Amino acid sequence: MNDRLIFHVDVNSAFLSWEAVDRLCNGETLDLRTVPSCVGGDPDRRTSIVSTKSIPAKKYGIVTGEPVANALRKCPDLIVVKPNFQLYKKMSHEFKSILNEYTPLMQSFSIDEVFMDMSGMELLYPDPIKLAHEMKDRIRDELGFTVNVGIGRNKLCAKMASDFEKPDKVHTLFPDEIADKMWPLPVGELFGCGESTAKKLIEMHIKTIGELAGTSESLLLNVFGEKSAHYLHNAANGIDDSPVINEEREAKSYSVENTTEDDVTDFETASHILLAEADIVGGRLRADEVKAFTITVIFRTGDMKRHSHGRKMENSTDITSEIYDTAVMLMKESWKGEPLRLIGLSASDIDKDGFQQMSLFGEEEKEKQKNLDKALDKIRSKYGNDSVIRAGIGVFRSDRRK
DNA sequence: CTCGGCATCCTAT
DNA sequence: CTAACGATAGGATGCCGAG
Repeated sequence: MNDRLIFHVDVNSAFLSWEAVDRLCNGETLDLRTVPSCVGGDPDRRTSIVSTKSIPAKKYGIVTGEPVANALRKCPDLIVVKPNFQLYKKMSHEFKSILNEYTPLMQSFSIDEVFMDMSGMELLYPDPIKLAHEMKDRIRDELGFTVNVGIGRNKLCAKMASDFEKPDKVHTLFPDEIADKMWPLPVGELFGCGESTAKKLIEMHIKTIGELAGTSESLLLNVFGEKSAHYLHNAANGIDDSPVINEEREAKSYSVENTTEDDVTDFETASHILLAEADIVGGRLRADEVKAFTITVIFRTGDMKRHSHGRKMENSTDITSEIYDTAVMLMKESWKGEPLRLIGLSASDIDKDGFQQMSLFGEEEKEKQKNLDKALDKIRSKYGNDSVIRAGIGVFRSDRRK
């Protein structure tokens, strides 16, 4: 087990690449990757942000996460493409299917990333680097987009390696390469070291991953919790024992959030949004045949501050109206009436067995609600969510370049 | 002292 | 004119109160 061989495969500018490929397949002559372009929300919506950008767009100083309106100011010719998750799911599936041919032990890490455990395959694939090239070239030639492959003795190193130079590259990060390839990098580049952690480390005069690697865990304990201190120390030294997990784990929570175009100031509007959200969350619980004990409302006030208020209920539920009623109660308890820019709803504390149990007391009202929910679910599955609820358009980030 | 519940923070795609 | 800005999820952490 000491000699694992792990690959991490990452699609380069995933959403944009996939859009470009799709358009070329549909007879368009323009390759989005060759002009300033990005995937983002509706430019008319002030709340839409740049999700993935092309390399030419990057040259205009457009960065991931910035408002689309802002990006258009930097480059008026910028082509903004709305996200198409149907397409991304399809592309993702095709991409993962090819990789699956090389090993059964594969973990989907996100829509455009996988870990592959290639341990003990020396006889089949004697040269891992050659194999990685073969995989990435096959994806490029058969599917039309490029990927990076990172190779290491664990997931962390493979992941760090795939993030090195892009696009269309294979990199290794073996134990004897860690000092040369990883230690010179800024701490913030370490997977799991985000903005806040990086800031604290820099205050401790720890600027590079190498400096972090050389810092004792006990020193880190002065600033970080036990888990974080341990993780940071190990990660900086390239230590990671986490296995590549095959089966997808069950969700621990289900949540929806909507950023509104105009601030919400009245309870009526807030309730309306909560109802739509309760319906979405309820539908997803029912689709997964689970129930939730805890309902939480989340809201964001004008000053961008997030607030949450939740409660564990006596009985788990998957019923829209019950979720809604709870949400309204929680909202009443916690919202003081400040203008809200975001309202969200989360169901957690998942009850896996709850779905099986029939209602012992034969509550007719509950049965009615269930039937109503079922009817709505049917409409949704036929015509899509928009037929029942028209919520804000979400835009995911498909890469995280800074 | 430990555990459950809750709010918030942090990180990731 | 400070502050740009989404959705979703998992884990950590700190606090508080109950047993």
